Amino acid sequence: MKRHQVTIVDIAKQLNLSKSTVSRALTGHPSVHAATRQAVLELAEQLDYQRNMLAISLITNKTNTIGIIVPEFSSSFFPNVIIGAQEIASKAGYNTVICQSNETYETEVANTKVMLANQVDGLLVSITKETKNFDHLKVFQRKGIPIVFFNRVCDDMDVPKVIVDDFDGAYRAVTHLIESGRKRIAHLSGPPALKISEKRLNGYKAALRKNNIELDEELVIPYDLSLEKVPIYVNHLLNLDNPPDAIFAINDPTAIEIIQVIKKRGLKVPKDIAVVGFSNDYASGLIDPALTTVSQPVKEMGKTAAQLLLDQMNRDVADWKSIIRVLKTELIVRNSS
Amino acid sequence: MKRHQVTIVDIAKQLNLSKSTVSRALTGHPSVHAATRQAVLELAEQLDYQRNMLAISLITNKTNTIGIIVPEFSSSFFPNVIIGAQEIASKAGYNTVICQSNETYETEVANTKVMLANQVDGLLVSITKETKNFDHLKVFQRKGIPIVFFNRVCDDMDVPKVIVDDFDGAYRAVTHLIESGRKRIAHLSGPPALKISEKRLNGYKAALRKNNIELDEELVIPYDLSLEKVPIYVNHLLNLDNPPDAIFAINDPTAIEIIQVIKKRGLKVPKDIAVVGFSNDYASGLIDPALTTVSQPVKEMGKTAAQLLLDQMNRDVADWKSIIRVLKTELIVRNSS
DNA sequence: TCACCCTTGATGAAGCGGCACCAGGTAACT
DNA sequence: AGTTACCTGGTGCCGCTTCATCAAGGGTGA
Repeated sequence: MKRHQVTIVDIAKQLNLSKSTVSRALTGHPSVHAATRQAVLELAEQLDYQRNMLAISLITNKTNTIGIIVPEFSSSFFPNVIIGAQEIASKAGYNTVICQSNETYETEVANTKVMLANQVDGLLVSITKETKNFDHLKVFQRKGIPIVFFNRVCDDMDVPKVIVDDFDGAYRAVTHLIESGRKRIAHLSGPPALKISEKRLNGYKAALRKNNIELDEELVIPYDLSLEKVPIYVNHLLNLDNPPDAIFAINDPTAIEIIQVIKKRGLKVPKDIAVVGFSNDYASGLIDPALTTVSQPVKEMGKTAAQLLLDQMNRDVADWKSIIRVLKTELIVRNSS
Repeated sequence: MKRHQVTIVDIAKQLNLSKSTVSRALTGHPSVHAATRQAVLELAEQLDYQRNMLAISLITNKTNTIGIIVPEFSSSFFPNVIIGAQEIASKAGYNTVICQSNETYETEVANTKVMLANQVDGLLVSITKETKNFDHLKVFQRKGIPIVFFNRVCDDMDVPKVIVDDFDGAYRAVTHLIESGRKRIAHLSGPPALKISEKRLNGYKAALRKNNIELDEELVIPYDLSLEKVPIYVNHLLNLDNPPDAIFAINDPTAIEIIQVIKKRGLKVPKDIAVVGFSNDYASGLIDPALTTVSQPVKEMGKTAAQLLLDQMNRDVADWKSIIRVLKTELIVRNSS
């Protein structure tokens, strides 16, 4: 049960003014006597008055809030993207509302409803691994609320996107493995529905082809990113008649898990099997052996996405652009390869 | 520039109804003809109608939103607390607005203003390392908006708090070091203003006393949690005439940094120097050597804090409680000690 | 000195989108 | 005809902005 909150009417009454005058004093309108303004500001301060943004937003049809929907929160990737995005957003005077979809489509849909109900001025999204239908996101476009995708994007929506060059990153990672003498390189891939899975897989394939290594389908395993399943797939690979001498993982958490499994089996990384990840998460440089990985500019991605969104919000719906910003990756060679 | 949004008036017009009827149909009021309700719901669906929570909140004086203010976002600790808190909050139908204070007092104050302006129904806070004045938080109490502190709490406010038993955790960590034969145990402590620093320091001291080891003030270094300064302090300790044979760190990121510095100097962990942390962050089990640390129930902390807040929100201001929930820690012995 | 206009500072009312309460109106039953 | 149950309409209001008004005073020219 909240108490009565202080409103401009309270201030107006105490100073014998109309609420319009108080409102103008507070918003810095010029046609207000300096003494009056002073009195209003002082009393407001004294009463802990806070403008009710709900009321203001209702009038201006603008909440100064941008929504961010991410699939999860537990690796370092998304929190860092959010840090970058918040930095840009708050500089521009925007607050952020963050939702996790927990990698499930239903939750993502629910999240978008929350965002709509709360009238966000724009939306930053990275979709779940399950999301195949995009109607819940297209609603925003129809309503004139700009969307920007980052990392995990939707191909059939014509909106700004921020991604890294997944193909190139994967290509270079695998090339590096080949150049260090690996012949049988496995790939623990992500859900085929995700573009990043597809592109990294293509980079992997291209690197093999370029080096005249025949693709062995047996060595490519798509999985749903549930870390607890990694041991199954790794053990399967290691039990093959002709096991791989290297594994390229869709991302760092997976790679880290792979290394744990390999070590548990008594094999040595990289002597017996090399492992390469993708992301350069915080933990990657710390584990033993330190993980070779493809670093992506995470915070930068958040910043870029937020900036694209702000740009879009400042445009008329008719002038909306659909820029795709591709950020560069960098291969970081450490001890796991 | 947003387009016109669909309102109940639009629906009312198209169906030749009054907006009251539409409102009642939408909110599930019983006294609406089934056919009418059906028509309203269908049209609403078709027009992508979304209730405007701003308007509703303005009327009900309730936003169904709880605010969370955390100092940072870059270690795994706070994101995990948030995961727990969001789980409980969303089950109870509440959204969350998250702000980072970036460990600075000014930002924290600004964050509280945002929370007030957005009319949050309750607030979860972990203060910055700088925060010594609490007026900006006391405002919430005066306005009848409940606050719950977690992890980093404010002692002179009578509100619910969730902490771990920092004293006990530190005591057991240091006791463990002593029992494994360490004689000169240093402590890289946190800012003295933070209760957790003080309590962990006290636990450290108590363990020494209990084992008749004299406290050497030279070995206790308070620092401001800026990781980039860790090398300075560690090198200082290692350069002492009588250097320590163990370091107990205020938290895991610090301990991890300490290990890096020690390794860089060519010394061995734990042979030359043992290191113990506090938190059991994700990375702690992965580094080499795996970090001995005091694990705290992070997600649990978020859940408990959120639950205490919900409880408080359901009480009248007069009945507010100020429970302090102390969660248990657990010593996890790994290879760094 | 007076009528007029302009400026300054303040007021009043409408309305943003929705809910809740008070009034009706209609049809069916007593 | 009166009562009841069912539906539906109208209005006020949540806190605030904004536009149209207006009163008071100062300056100007005849």
